[in-house]
Amino acid sequence: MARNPISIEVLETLDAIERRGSFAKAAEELNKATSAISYAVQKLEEQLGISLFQRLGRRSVLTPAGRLILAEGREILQTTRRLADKAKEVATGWEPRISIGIESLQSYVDFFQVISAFLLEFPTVEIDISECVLNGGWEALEQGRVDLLVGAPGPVPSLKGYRAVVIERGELVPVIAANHALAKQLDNKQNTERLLAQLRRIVIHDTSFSGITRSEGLSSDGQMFYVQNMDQKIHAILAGIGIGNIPKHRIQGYLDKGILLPLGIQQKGGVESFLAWKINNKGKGLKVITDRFIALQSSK
Amino acid sequence: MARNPISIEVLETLDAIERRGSFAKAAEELNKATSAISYAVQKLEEQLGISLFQRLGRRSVLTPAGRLILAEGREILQTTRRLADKAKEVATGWEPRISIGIESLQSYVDFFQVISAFLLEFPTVEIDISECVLNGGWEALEQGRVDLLVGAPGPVPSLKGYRAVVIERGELVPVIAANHALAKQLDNKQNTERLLAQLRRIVIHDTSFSGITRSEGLSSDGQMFYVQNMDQKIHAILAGIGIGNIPKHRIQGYLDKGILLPLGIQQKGGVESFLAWKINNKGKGLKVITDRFIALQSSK
DNA sequence: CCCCATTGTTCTAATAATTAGAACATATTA
DNA sequence: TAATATGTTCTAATTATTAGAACAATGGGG
Repeated sequence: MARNPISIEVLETLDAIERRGSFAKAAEELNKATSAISYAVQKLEEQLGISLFQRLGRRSVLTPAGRLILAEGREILQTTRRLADKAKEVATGWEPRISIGIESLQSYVDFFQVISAFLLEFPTVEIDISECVLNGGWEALEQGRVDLLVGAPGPVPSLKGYRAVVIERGELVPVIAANHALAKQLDNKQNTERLLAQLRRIVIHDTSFSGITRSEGLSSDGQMFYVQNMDQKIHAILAGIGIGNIPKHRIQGYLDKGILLPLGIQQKGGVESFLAWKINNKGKGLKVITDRFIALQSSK
Repeated sequence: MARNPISIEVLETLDAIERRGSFAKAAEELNKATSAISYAVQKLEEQLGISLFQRLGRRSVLTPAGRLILAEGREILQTTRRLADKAKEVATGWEPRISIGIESLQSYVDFFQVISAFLLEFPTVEIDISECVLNGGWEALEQGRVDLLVGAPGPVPSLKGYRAVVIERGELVPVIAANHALAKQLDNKQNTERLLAQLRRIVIHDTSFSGITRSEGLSSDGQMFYVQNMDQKIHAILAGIGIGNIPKHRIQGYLDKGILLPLGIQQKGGVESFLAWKINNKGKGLKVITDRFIALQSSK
């Protein structure tokens, strides 16, 4: 009697409903009929004896209880998915998926070479790339959301069981949009230094949820404009909102066409950049990738 | 495609198999035929592409991957069961979690008694305690980061919809060691207020209550030093580690000899500390806690 | 203000999944 | 060796899930 009414499937259904905004859209995403969704929700509501959606006409809004199940349900979903992956890894030694977080300031051209070769050789391993920012990357590693960090900024958190290797950051170019109001006045060094203080800095804000946040900005004077990722930063600069450092390879096209202009200022060394993973991660795929990338770095 | 092959049901099946020692016994427990168990396990193994049991004749032993799924699966089962419980309670007005902010310079014996009894009685409600410093608590309450403030300093912000009750306490004196590095600079009010943020706070951490999670401090810069009882707290302050409030009678000797110095700040009699929450918070758990606390106070 | 597309529910039939029961092979134990 | 228990496989039956159509309610656009 009274068995657990919550199933993985219905949690996936709730997740889809919330993400897509309606039963119908969720049904489409899950390749089901709307009625199937409707019945699934009804069944759960009936078995729990509570309502999860407040029906307001054709639109449904989650009740507090519904929100709770959705929020915790998503964690459960993630846990089970990871569990399936981990089990496969234990059985075969090979992880079915490797999640890689790349620091937004990091140039990843070389790294993608390694990944490309790896995928040719081991096509069954999925690679999941995400962009992360400053301490958000370390946090993701700690929580197991990523297996490998590329270009994470030092210092390396100690006593957490991480293995970290210094890698090249890649070339960062401070740029301004050619159509920026002050762009024409930046023709010589003297002017540049004088105007620099007046230019707004586009800064990527830390994505760290808990823990200490920090920002990448170097100097603290002048105005800041905060964005959440490198794409937004590039677009903010293109729109003439301000200036900022960008990995050269990501804006080569704009530089060639003269849409973005490099600022003739000296770049400070900045913090070191690390390749990092957990020591207790024994995945064979991870080992291949890190070994090869380190070899490539040191051969330069 | 490739959906998650792990279901709640199959986890329950695995759990029963391991607990009862055989497919047949598990089938009995789950009111199913043995063949149903057999098929369920086969299906999971097939979908994961790995084997979970090593068939040794009629007896089956879990493989390492099987053990992993069993172990983590049990946690998932517990989580979903609790989630179902919590959802039901949320639907009836009980909040799944109550976040409590505690002003950390003091310890609140009476309050923790109430909490302790509450947890025993309502184990599905999570209590999350975080520490806050000075007015940071009011801000946290306003922003909804905490539901209840304990020991918040007056005055109570008006017109914000707060309900506040004075917490009775003995005569507490905020003190610092005379030989503390910064003690000499605390001669006037201005200096004191400025330096206050830099002084480490000695906090009694009531670790006797399991089931209470503790968040990181709400103030990021205020350092904390945790001890387990009042004796340790006094000695930590004597050692110059930081500051804290101490009942006057316990340190009268030190005060007389000038070994400990009272901090000439805040609570000069008139400033009381409060238990406070939002009036529009209708959570039943919160109501129980506050009602009981008030009853306990007035019975004295 | 009205029309029309969209949404969610309900119904029924169909499809897919799970399950029981019997037969059987194998292993354990007395 | 006999007796018992176990897990697998087969088939059939039961159950659960799903699709599709009909419908009512809703809200946005013209």
